[in-house]
Amino acid sequence: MGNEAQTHDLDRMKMRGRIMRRSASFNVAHAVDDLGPGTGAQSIQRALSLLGLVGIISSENPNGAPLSEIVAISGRPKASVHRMLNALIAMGYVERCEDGGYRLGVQSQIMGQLAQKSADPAIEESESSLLRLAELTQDTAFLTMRTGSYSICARREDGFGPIFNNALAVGDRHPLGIGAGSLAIMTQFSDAEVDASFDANSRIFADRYPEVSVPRLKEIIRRGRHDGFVHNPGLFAQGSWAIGVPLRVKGRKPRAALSIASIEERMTGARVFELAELLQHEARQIAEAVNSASGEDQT
Amino acid sequence: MGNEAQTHDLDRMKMRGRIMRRSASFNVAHAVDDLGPGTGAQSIQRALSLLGLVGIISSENPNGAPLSEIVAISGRPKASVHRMLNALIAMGYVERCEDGGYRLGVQSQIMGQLAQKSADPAIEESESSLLRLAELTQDTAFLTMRTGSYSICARREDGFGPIFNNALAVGDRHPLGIGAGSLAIMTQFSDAEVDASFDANSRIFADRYPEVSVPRLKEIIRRGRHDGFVHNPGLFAQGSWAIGVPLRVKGRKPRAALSIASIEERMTGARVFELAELLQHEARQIAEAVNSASGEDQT
DNA sequence: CATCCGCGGTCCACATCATGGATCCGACTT
DNA sequence: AAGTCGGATCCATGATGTGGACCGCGGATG
Repeated sequence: MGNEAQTHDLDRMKMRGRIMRRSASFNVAHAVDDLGPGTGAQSIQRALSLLGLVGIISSENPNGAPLSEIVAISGRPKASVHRMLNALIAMGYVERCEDGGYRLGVQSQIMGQLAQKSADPAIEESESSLLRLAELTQDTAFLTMRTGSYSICARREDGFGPIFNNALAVGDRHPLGIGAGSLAIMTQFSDAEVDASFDANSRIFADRYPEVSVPRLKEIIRRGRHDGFVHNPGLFAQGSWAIGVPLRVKGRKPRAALSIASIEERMTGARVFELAELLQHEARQIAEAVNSASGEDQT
Repeated sequence: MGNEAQTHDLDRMKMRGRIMRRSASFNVAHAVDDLGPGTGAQSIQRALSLLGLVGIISSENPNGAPLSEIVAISGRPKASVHRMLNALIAMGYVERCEDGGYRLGVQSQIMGQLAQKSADPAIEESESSLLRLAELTQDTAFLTMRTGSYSICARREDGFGPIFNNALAVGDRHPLGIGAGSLAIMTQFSDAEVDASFDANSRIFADRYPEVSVPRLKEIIRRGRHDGFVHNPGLFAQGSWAIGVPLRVKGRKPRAALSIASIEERMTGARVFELAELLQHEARQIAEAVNSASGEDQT
């Protein structure tokens, strides 16, 4: 249960060309089936996965996501996808543009507004920092946030150089431990929490990231605790190296991290420390901004 | 099918005190069960209703929505609500704050961001206009948007006077025709479309708004087409009068509207025309802004 | 012009999956 | 200690979502 997606590998192969350009959707499609059956909420999870997929695809393609593409990437039968999309449309979370493509709807926008009031302000505050980082380093800067035992790419700003890194797009979900930002967050955990997190996701690691060595990750976390930043030497995606620092805010539990990703040549030697320095500086800025902001808006 | 909520009226009575303060949630709870069974997507709709509910409640209550309240308002059994919320949490759309309350999660924020790229820019552009309107009139200004045969309150700004109108909150959904903004949108329809819309929602009107006369609404729409604005003399909520104007943007089909609501005394005589004037002015501003914006961001 | 193919949409028998009443547990109040 | 309230869990039941197969269209192709 969970490898049913394999039966659709052929379909996916056919459109590999398209997917290469957008590993984002690919990742999302593969971060879908957590929380196995028996929990009584599979349809919800599938539907929300679709919603995320629509969001990502349509944010790249100006006139919406065609059904066929959603079907191919999600790996679910066309009829099911169609039915779910209709449900999402009925609820206003998805709309169809004139040309028939699917895109996010008004309700999604509204949810976003509501979410910004109640959820973590780090996403807001991080914007200028990410822009600065992307500008200064000419690489790609990310804000990663934790949710439960997962981490999500919450924001991303590209530098102006040739774009090297498209291994992670806004909205991508990976289990905690996958990605420099994710690892940076985990440096804030206790050893017990780290172990618990990896244990919780052990099956997903085995299924989805068989090439990743958990002990290796734990080692990186340990070193990160000491150094104040983590360094991922291309462990997760071919040629995608990255540095991440945690974002500490007051006494809050759920955490965030900033990271920068680039190719190997730009992620070695002295530059590692320069980048770490930059990241830490911005992380402090954001933390302060969040602190003062949350002090005011008690309305 | 659809009146099952009635069995929970007693529960609701108990917390009427709380609900009075927040008719928003009330409205949402009642805009839930559209698209009857047989469509194969009830669980999705229910789950998304919950999501909206969490959004609205938690946007008002700083430390999240307690399960019991969500249960009471949604009118669904506790176990079901609990299970669905867990699914939403697993997907990152909902989070729990320290005190145990439910609030919107990181994914919801991200969806919002993605949505703003692909969906209607009117919501963005309207902000300053709504602020001006609220400031100038000291009443409450709304942006209403259409989705399918529904209209949604997409934005709301309160004036500084004593707050008279809490009949409509951000995120509230009503069938097209309920509310001044909604009616303003319908002035852009052809007669056939107006009829079709009311027909599509006829059962919902009968169930949920038995006191509303559809012919009366059609009359208001007709007059609105002539005047360029619609005037709702407290038809939907006791003492809540309103004026709305449609928002025309280029050749787009889905539409939006601006409206102002207040008490009867402030919605009669010459002031009606002053307000209509103001609204039309802002509507034009927004339309222009949207036009020029959509011209640029073709990336 | 006939044909094929990709794409979006629909149907419906089947069994998986969500359902919700009952129950339990811990925290807080009287 | 007994009572109350909010949250979490269990599990038999059938309503509900599922997805393979089919349809119709429009645009390329030979």
